Amino acid sequence: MTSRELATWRSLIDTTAELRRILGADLQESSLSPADYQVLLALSEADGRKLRSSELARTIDWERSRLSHHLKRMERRRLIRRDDCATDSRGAEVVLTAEGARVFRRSTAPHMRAIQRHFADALTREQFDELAGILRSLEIHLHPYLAASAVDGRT
Amino acid sequence: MTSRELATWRSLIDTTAELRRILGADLQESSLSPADYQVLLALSEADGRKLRSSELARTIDWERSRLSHHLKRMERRRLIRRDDCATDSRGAEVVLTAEGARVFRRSTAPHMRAIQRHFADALTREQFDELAGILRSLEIHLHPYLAASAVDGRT
DNA sequence: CTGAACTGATTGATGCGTCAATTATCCGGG
DNA sequence: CCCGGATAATTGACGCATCAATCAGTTCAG
Repeated sequence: MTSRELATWRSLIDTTAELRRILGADLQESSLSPADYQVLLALSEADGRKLRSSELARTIDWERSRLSHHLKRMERRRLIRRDDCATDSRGAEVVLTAEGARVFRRSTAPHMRAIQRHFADALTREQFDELAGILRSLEIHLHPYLAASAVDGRT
Repeated sequence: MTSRELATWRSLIDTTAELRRILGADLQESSLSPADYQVLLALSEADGRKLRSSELARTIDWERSRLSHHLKRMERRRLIRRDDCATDSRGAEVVLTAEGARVFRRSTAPHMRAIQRHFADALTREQFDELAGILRSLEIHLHPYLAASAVDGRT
């Protein structure tokens, strides 16, 4: 690996960290963390605005215990609720509350604008295409089978 | 912003998170966190293997309090030491211990190999160039003045 | 000199993420 | 029926990150 490649690696890590930081701070004006946003997004797109906890974990690709801890915090803030599951008494149904839906709805437009402003505005159409290709290469490299089948729509 | 651009954004965030996760796990086999590594790298490159705490913070671009907390943990593990500063009794000198140097030295080669394997190997030379350009555009967009002057060597 | 503003650094509280262990329930072979 | 292994989800401990508050020492105007 050349030192230029290493520098590109460091720049990738640092720049994406900075972007996450900025977007996170921005999101916080809706009193949401990036993690909250992911959960609320998945729930608001789900049928009946509720998901089994394990389905939610799969959807957003989180470890179960991370999700469990996070849901506890979100439940405390009344953004979600956990109901017992009718068909499996081990399970929990995570339900988006009215309050959660409201907070999420208010946060989306500013969040999209922030992504636009801090990220999308920086790149040309051509750079977007290049970046998409690069990310696809990385994903295939990290998950050979998954990434390949995802593109074929076979997942 | 098109939905394709948004997908690229999500992919950027997710893929870099995955890379950080993998590289972090890898580094952990040397019982170091990525944060430890950054600190040890900066110290081992510093004159006399020591830095004033505020210099260190500047070097790795951390908030002071984050550094302070982290140094406390690293000191507990004997990776660094904090001496009183001779010229300013408010200040602290962060010194790399022999143990810290040893652990760091052992970690570098495996860490570089991991970056090679999980990141560099995935991309063609051309993609590297594209990525470098993309990151540069993002940096300029985020820090117009800083990024421009850094390239001129005027920093 | 002296005290007010500034700077270097730390602390405490809280949220987040991971790992290992645990609890409770389900299900299928005997 | 019932028991052993799998599955759903949670917990506790710990490291890490951020924010606001704090403490100690320096500096400089008057």
